[in-house]
Amino acid sequence: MKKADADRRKLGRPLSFEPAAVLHKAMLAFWRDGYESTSIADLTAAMGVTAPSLYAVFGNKKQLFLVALRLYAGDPAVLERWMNAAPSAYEAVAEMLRQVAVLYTGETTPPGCLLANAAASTSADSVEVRQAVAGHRRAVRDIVVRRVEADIRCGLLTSDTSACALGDFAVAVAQGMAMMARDGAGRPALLAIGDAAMRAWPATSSAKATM
Amino acid sequence: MKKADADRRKLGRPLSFEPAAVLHKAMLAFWRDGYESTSIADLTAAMGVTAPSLYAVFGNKKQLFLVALRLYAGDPAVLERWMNAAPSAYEAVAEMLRQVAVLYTGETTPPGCLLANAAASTSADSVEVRQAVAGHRRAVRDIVVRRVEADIRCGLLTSDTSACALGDFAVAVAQGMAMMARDGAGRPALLAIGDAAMRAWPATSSAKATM
DNA sequence: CCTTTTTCGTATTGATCGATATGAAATATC
DNA sequence: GATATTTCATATCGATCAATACGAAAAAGG
Repeated sequence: MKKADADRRKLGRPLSFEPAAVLHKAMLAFWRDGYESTSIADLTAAMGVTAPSLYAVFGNKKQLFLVALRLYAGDPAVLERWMNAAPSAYEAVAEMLRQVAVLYTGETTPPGCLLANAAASTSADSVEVRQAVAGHRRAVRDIVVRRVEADIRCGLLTSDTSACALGDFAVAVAQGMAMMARDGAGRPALLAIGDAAMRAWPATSSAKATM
Repeated sequence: MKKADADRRKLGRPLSFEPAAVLHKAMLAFWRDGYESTSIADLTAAMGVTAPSLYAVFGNKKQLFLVALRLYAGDPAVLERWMNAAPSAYEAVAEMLRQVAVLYTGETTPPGCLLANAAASTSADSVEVRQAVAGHRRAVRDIVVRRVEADIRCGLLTSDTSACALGDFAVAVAQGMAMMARDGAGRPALLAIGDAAMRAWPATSSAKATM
């Protein structure tokens, strides 16, 4: 019954906080200390919400993290459209590395990457967290791979280019940059890492000369 | 009193375990689950040693981790001598990346890198752990930087080469590889990342190359 | 054998973990 | 205003955290 659901939502005492706003604060807390090291007490303090409210709205700590992860990572489809709109895979990855260098050294956000800082252990309780984090890295990798394959198809890159290796490489560099940022590396150092990494990119194919 | 110290060591009930052996097992436990997610119960189970013995021999959890970290990382001076013995910074870093690719995908060791998996939070309790981990990454970076600078001095690399950028880049790639390994990437994938990274290395200076 | 010294296993400490029980407070419907 | 429904704040749950107290056990020196 849709009507009953809609009505129920308006019934009773209203929420005293904005779920989207407190979720954003929870994301920042996880970003700073990772999944397991961020306690419920840390979260309630950061969100300005009591524990019962947290559990009523977000379920439990694991579900809250998974939602915060989606908020941090955004929609992979958006990233894919953005990369496909770039003039080449090289330009797409170079700009992506520049943007993550900025993201990992924001003045109002914790240093590093929420994915890299999550680092859930091998315990059975946090297996879903690990899979979700790994899944997002994998999603970004696959998007880069497909973007490189598109360059190969249209002749911008030679057919002997390893799309998988470039996808793995791009994600590895990004996550390595995150770790350096967590160690205290500044934005210029991270941008220099990205620039250095892009020198590994294969040269644009001179299709006309070899044909 | 040296004699008194030596005598005291032989007095009383002897240790029922080999400190070096149980330290190695503790290192593997930290390698697998990081610093904060590895509980004392996990450690005693992995080491086959009761909690009181653990504290008597190693002090506390933090000190045990710091010793395990030194066991894992080895002596930086050894790494520096090894890199200086290589024919070039390129060869040194390429081989280093190959070796860490193997290390991060060992069959008898946890996937990834103990440094990357440590991921201590920002809590005051684990600030020393974070500094120690970051310090070792910094030490490796500095060694790479000095090896590149040596190549520049002897003319193998041009003087406009950014040694700092290459040092940061090498460590970032290694740590990024560790994260991919933790996500399940295999040894061939990691070796391919290292190969891809080395294509970013600046060309050997033509002055020496013509010899 | 007896004392001294050190390590052993068992049991437990206070603190903190994630997660709730409980009833008062606040809103919509009637 | 009375009732139904939902959220609020307080207090607390059992489990687990890192770290120890305690006395028995095992060696060496006398």
